[in-house]
Amino acid sequence: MSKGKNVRPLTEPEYLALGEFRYQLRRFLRNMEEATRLSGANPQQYQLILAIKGLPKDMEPTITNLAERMQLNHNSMVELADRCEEHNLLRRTRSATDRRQVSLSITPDGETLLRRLGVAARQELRDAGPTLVEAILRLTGDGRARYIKTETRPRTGVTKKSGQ
Amino acid sequence: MSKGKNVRPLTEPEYLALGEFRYQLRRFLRNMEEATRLSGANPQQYQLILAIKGLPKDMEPTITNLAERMQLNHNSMVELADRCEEHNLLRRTRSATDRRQVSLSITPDGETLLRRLGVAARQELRDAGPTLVEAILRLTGDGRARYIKTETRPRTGVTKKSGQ
DNA sequence: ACATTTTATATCGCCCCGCGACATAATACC
DNA sequence: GGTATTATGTCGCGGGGCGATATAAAATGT
Repeated sequence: MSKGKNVRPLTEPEYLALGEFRYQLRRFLRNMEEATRLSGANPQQYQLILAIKGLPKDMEPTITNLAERMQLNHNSMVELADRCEEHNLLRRTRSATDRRQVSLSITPDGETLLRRLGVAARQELRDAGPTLVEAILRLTGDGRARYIKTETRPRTGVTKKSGQ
Repeated sequence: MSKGKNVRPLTEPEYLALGEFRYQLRRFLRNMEEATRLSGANPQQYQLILAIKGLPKDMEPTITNLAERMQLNHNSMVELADRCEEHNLLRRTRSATDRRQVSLSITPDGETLLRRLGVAARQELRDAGPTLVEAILRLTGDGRARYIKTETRPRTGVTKKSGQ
């Protein structure tokens, strides 16, 4: 299944779309990281809390499951959970039914963080979303890719960490 | 402009959408990293080459511009360019008009890498794209968010680095 | 014209964090 | 009940991003 025939190389506009996609992605991620830090939290730690909150209801908030959701090795997940616990965003509870498993639950501090940054994320997504969707549609083809008006310029100012 | 009135906290489904968005994003990024490594290249280095290729035509491929596109500090960008140059993906050329600036150009090896991974990226985007778009629409509201049929389960198997 | 400021790139040491390798306890399997 | 498997935890290493600092070229001011 590798290098079959249906592998037409990307066209110039497609490279532009892919580049723009990655760029907007990075902007979104960076802005969220900054917002997180402004809320006095570590970005990765917030991501874990969000991963717990946003975990499908039929999935248990265990180390292994969350490692998969965070796309981390299980040991990295353990360490991240450690840090979150130190910062009072998280609590560990050993499962009663299977005492190997550990269930992660969000503390009130964690919930507060979630509320603040959830709003920020929605706003950031309102900004970057259209361009992201546009780029995805351009690349995944389906011919008609004319949903949202783009705005491809770097949107000068606000280059990164605002500083002030 | 902070904490105005229009900051309704996220609802439960919105947290799920946001969680799913981040999850799919991580999967996409991870899969591309793995594909990159399988092509014998470093993920960040590929990203830089792509950033050059996908740079808007009215923007020059200079260290500063690419640093912004990669959302890196300029010194990190210099170092990344160093590594790319060592791996023959890149060449530096000092600008004739402004001898402070350095222009980065892609080598044949870099172009080869681009072709291979461009196809991979398109494919990954065909997989993750719909779920991403769905989540974005759910969060950025606009009411009707019923474009694509979702498939929210983890798609078992292929958990991460396949290993072989 | 030359001093000052600004811009563009480069260098270096530090530190965070993810990973591989290994360890341990609980459960499953037969 | 002994072995294999699963879930979590520990530790040292290393890559890479960053802050601080440096240097050269261009811009600016008087």
